[in-house]
Amino acid sequence: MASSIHDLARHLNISIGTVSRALNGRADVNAETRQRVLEAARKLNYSPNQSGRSLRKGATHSIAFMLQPHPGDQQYGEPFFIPFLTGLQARLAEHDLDLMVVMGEPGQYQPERLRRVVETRRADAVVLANTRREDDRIDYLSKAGFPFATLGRSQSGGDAYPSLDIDFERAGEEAVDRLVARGHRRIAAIRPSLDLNFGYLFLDGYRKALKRHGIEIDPGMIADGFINETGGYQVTPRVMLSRDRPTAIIFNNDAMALGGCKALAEMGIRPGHDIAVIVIVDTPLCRYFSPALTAFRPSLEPMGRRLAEMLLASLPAFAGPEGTHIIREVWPLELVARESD
Amino acid sequence: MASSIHDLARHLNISIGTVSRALNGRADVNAETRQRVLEAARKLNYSPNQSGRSLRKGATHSIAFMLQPHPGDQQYGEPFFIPFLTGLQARLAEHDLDLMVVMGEPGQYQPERLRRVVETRRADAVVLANTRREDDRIDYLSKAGFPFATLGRSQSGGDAYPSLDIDFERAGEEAVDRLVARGHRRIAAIRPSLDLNFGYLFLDGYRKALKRHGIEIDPGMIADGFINETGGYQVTPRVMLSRDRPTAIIFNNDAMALGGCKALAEMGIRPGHDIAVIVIVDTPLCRYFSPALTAFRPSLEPMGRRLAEMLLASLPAFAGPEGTHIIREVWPLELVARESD
DNA sequence: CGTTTTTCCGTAAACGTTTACGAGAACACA
DNA sequence: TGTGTTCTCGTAAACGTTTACGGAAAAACG
Repeated sequence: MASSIHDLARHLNISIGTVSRALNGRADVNAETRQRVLEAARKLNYSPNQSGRSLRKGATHSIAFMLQPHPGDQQYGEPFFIPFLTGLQARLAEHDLDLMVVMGEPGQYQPERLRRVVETRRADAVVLANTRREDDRIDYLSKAGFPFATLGRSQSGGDAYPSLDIDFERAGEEAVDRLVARGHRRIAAIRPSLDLNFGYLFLDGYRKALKRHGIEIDPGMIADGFINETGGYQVTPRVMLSRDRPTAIIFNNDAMALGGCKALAEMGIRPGHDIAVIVIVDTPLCRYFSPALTAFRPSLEPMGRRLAEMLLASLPAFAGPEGTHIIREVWPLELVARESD
Repeated sequence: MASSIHDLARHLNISIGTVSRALNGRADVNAETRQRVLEAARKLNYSPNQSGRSLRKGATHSIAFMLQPHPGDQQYGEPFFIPFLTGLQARLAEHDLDLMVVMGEPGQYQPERLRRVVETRRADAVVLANTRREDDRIDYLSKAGFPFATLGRSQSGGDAYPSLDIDFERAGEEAVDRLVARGHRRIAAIRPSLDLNFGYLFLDGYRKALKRHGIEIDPGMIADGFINETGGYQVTPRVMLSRDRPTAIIFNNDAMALGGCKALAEMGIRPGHDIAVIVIVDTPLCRYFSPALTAFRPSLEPMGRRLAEMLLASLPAFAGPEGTHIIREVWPLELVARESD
């Protein structure tokens, strides 16, 4: 079944060295010989054994992606990642790289699962998502000198690694701007209580915009909750029961928004009528919720492709002749106006 | 950084053969020697190089999962797969197996992407999802003699491989039963037009139940559409405009149900009031749609774990002493009654 | 003490590649 | 013809493991 480079050599009556050189497009092989080798390879259905190649080259030709489930996210995960993975994998495949998925312990942002990948050298680099402000995984990878890139920024590890993030700060600003323009002055912000970095960025933008509009920042308008429906459901009333009720809420997460809307419904408050609601990251849930939720939408699949490029540019084995370079980018979100604000 | 088995041997002044045997728990090594080796391994932070081991053993210790995007599914993928993957990966990790993700060309159910994995021996086995009734990928893998398991059944490849499926037939029946019990006699069925196997199973169950209730099967009550919102939106009116309007619709897919409900809304027909709606596979979208859609829910994470077990049981390298065996299972769905029926 | 068995370990080959090195042949140049 | 250059290829080592084989030492047995 599996034909090796030896089979080719025997079949053609030449040495394996020549076969290998012919296959790898090296210069020091006769044009006619190369032709014969390529034909034989096709005829014998040869393709190089990955393990052999990896061993010799010291590279596995595969990239690991760490998928970090939130706790209490049992039934369905974030739809966020499928299109991102599609893009990531597509670009990696162009460079003959495989994608490995390593899943974290739900809610545990620890490098344990990563350790295996790094120590047994199962991947050449790692892509991290769901970055926290202080991220043990980033610390671990930097210290280990293992190449990686992140979807999302962090305060860990400096800026010595490629990262691609969404501009949550700007989205927070724009959300406030939009609400202020529509006459709102009491605007609440609800975000996840985890150390997830985007929660900080969002709040920065929110605060900045309020300040710009001369609106005093009321701590009672800001609440953190568990990053799922339950969290939104629990924390939204806290904001609504403050002395001076908000007339608008910005949710930093779709699941929390859904839970929050449920709480609002139970209080007889209708989004889009009695209160304005904006969600920072759009998902299909926002589109199909009733009322449909106004939200900021990322372009996930292009982001996946781009992050792959950025990672590759940082790897000596794939960087162009100009050498490696660390790229960090922040992409804007696109507002999708619907019915809730 | 990377300490090899040679480093250990040198450090302990013994041969690499002994080190390897000690590490792999073979019998012919002195207890005290083994102790010393294990300690040194820990001290030198040794872990075996995966490529070297793979090459020698002829096994990669990784399993590939083929994620097959639907066409026109750009923005968000099926949330279905994340929890399934979580379970799959969890069980595989217990056996020190990695999970590789290979994505198909959107909508193209062809073995091209698989070929690379098989031919370069990047994985020891493959897990397929989204099985079609006639599935080229299954044909290819069987013919190649490459081990695989499927999430979902198919008519291809006989039953020589492990498969785990959801009981769509029974769900179709139960949906009809439930609707009949509530007085419905005109029940429509809407399913994807692709060759996806579950569409057939669902329809079998639907027909069977109608027959059992003595209800004549009206071809005008059955419609196929593209497997996304647009498809549901386009095809639902076809069913509603038939001579004798249905009083209930069963959707075989959540996205199609959402599109269908949009079409219904535009016709002034309210699910839960003017028409009953049941969805066969539940997703968060069903829960948060308004009205919340009654749906049948699978237990994805356990299914992932189970399929991993079934696959492993079919592999000589992992089967117990009783030898390998092919397991095929069909799991029930759980009805989640909400507001739409 | 001699023989057999057991215990433990070293040796070396093998897995399938890639690549540094060197050598033979052909060719060019003087 | 002698020398240097270029083209092409074979040889063999190396990557890090695992494991079949054999042998030395120790233990068991008569």
